[in-house]
Amino acid sequence: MGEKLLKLGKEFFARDAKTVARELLGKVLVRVVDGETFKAKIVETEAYFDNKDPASRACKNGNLKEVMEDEPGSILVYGVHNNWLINFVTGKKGKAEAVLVRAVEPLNFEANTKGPGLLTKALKIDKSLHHKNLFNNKEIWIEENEKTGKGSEGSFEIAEAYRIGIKKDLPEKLRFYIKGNKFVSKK
DNA sequence: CATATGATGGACT
DNA sequence: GTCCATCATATGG
Repeated sequence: MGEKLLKLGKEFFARDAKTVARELLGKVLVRVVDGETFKAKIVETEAYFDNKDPASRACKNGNLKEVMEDEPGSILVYGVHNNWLINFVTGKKGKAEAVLVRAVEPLNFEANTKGPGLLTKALKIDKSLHHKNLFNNKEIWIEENEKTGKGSEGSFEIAEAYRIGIKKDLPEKLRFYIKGNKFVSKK
């Protein structure tokens, strides 16, 4: 027994954004604030790319692009409207890819997390996490879900769709979510 | 400093 | 579905 090794490593994120976005579903985002631990299951994600992606202001923006090109597992916090959106950098270093977390399901607390801006608010995620990574800190990381990780129990269906709220999207389904989950954002 | 913009959310029809 | 309040950024003067 001993310690279960549930924390996701760098190699998980060092793959195509689309693949990571898909496999991130069902994983558990762990956030520690002031000694309190919040666990939330990721139920909705979107993949973002570099210059070929007309959606991304991020690619035009030097600061964000730099972070997107950073090591896989880096955290990218993007402020838009009155919200913070959290992304995780994927792909190889220098590749400019990221996955946006759009919705999570609270596991050991209650909150409205049915949207990218809402979940960051609920988990007290802000720009102080920007440009950190998921491996070298005690405030935030991602774990394998003990239930869904085994396979049979708590299994779910993954649905694909076009991204939400973007002016000019790619003709590609880059949004992934757990079918039927009540915490998936809707529009 | 002024202004435009947007990967939102919520209220409303 | 549509409309709009709101605010952190980027960019220009």
